[in-house]
Amino acid sequence: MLVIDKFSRKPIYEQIVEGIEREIMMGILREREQLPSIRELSALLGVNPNTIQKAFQELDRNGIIVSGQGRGCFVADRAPSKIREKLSVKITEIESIAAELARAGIEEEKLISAIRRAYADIQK
Amino acid sequence: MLVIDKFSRKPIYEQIVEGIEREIMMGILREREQLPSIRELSALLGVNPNTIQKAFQELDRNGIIVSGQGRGCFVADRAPSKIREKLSVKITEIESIAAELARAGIEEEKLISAIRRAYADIQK
DNA sequence: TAACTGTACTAACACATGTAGTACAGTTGA
DNA sequence: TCAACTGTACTACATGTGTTAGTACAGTTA
Repeated sequence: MLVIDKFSRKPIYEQIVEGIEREIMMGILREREQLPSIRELSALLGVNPNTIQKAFQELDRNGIIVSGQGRGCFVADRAPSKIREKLSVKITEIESIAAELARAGIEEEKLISAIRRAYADIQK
Repeated sequence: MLVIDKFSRKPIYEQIVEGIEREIMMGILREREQLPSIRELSALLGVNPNTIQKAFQELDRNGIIVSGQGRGCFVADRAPSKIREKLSVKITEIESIAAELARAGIEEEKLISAIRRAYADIQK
């Protein structure tokens, strides 16, 4: 779980942020549960500690985790609902891509079925 | 038409590529029609000629326009269908965002209605 | 107290983007 | 033919971002 693609165009720290959020949403990480330490996760993923720290800072800033100097990092209370809230912004993203495709004459049904396909895959 | 947002996170040359593709899709630019020269467009948009050149190179590489040294740049034959083809890749993009939202428990209907909204707006 | 935690720096490097300037070669039309 | 246009191809530079590297400091815990 939480695999880093170093050749992705997406920055590593973003991959870590999204990876942890995904684990929380999937119930792999639960509220109040302790995360691996920065140095531990750094060694585990083969990534520089500063990069992990940057990811953790962002998660902390968004209230997804709670970091305490000397104590460690923990999944925050109500983290899943905060993540859900954050993700719903992506609906706007989908809407603007859809608008672009609409202008280009792509059939609406193609997009609808892409959505249905995505949801069907998750059900399994 | 073709407005550049210098503060956008999206590179200027990409904005130009997408802007020209949009004008082609909307029929503002037609097949075999000549584009403004690099220097002309540079002055018009207040952007460095090299940046325009980079955009034109990409359009040329994708067969959207045909550039000829000394002659100028022209919209390629079948440019609209090539653009449509290129855009359909974005359906995959939508599908992966949808999968992420599905995992997070966002209701499928919210995405479907976002799509419908986008298409309804274009109709107007 | 020792060993762990997060935090905060500076420095260096790679890469993408954008600007600036120059030069060259092909095309066109007077 | 020639001037004025076209695209093309460079070098150089500045900037911002992402990442790594190393060091140091402060709080917590057993």
